[in-house]
Amino acid sequence: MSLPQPVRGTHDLLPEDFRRHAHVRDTARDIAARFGYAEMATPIFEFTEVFARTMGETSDVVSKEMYSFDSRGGESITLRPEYTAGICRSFISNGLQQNVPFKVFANGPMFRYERPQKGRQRQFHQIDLECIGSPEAKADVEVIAVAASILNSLGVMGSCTLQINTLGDAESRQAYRAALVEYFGAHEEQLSEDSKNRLTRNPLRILDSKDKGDQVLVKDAPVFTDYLNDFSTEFFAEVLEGLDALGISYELNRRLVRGLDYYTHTAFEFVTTALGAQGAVIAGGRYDGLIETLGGKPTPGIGWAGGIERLALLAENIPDVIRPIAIIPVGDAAVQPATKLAYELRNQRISIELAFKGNVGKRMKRANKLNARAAILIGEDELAKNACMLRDLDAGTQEEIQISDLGKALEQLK
RNA sequence: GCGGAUGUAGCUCAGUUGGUUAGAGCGCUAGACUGUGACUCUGGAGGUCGCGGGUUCGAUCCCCGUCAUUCGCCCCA
Repeated sequence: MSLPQPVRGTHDLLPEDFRRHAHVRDTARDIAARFGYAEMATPIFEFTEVFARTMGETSDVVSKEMYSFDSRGGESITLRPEYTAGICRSFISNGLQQNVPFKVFANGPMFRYERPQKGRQRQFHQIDLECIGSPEAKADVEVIAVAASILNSLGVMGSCTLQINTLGDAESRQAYRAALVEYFGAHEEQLSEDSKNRLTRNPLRILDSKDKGDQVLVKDAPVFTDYLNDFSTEFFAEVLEGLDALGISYELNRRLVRGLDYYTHTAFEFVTTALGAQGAVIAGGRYDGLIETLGGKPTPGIGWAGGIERLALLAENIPDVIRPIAIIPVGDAAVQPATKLAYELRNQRISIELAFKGNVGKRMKRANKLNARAAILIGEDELAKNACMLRDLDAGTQEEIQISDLGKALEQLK
């Protein structure tokens, strides 16, 4: 087939797909609003350094997955691979430090040059929640609660578990990282190829290796809890208490490590086994050093992102399409009056189907295919009486009624 | 980026151990039914068998390449 194809890893959202997509987005937006998170948006691209500096030069996303290009002005521009960095940049650009806590919801397309798989695309969409300026553990709890509430509402909580861990503050994390590098460095020859790379890029990841040889070494590796300072330990305990108090169940996963450099303290993922290797549906954590990295005043933050496509694959209870009422003119003389009636009813917020052509049989078939609730037939006979034939397509019954009574009659059809 | 599988009509799939015009169901469309849908019946349209090259008298089938999808790894939403 030489038909034009979409670029690899991109997909069209046809109406049927879009309905699921929109349901996920709208559900998230509504729930976020209830928790006090207002919607905002930032540009789809940023200066490359916004992502490079915050996510870490050695992270996979920055080192091999960014869609970067030089603008005509010679600046390096990157299509956003995630939302957090852009929102934090916006927080700084707009001088919003007096608006804390800055609680926002956002959604939109993201771009990562990865090998496509089910639930993994090069252009995909995320919902995103950020709470900037709150150092309190209560913020962590709230942010996670929003996510839990959304997953519940989408009907996917049953197939998800919340995994949670702490990465500690910068001091704790650096101490632990150094200890791991020392330990694994001494056994470098026994490490898998992947883990040799991890040693310099993100040694914490070695703990999560699926390689059997690595796992043997991991058994005797330094334990994170030994390196957490008191503050970090207490902070995490407070987060867990908060979740307990809300009845949000979680699984402590000491090997949960996020791939981006900016995370501190709380890290969490809502994971499912229903999507193969792509288990994370909503994931995030605290990023207390990020805004400073971008050149802002030290400001704590916590947030998460969720993959809309992944959630759409799992979501239940997608609302049905609105059932229209079909208006069917009978005979040429009825076409204009029918069109006018359709216009008036549509202006009264009623969903009307009016075909451009076809005899009564064709139009009835079309009405049926569109799952119309009822059909309004208007011919010369009815026109003369200011009436119409209202046919209940579910019951298969019909009756002649005055056009002036149509509004009421349609109300009752619901 | 690495390894495996797959690619025939709009959709789901048959098929040919290489041989004249490549099939089914669903869908679409026309009619039976020129003021009445869902059921039924009868026609019709739609495919250079993913794309390119090779082997062969001959390829949708065999070989190579390529593109896309998919599963796993890496990583992530």
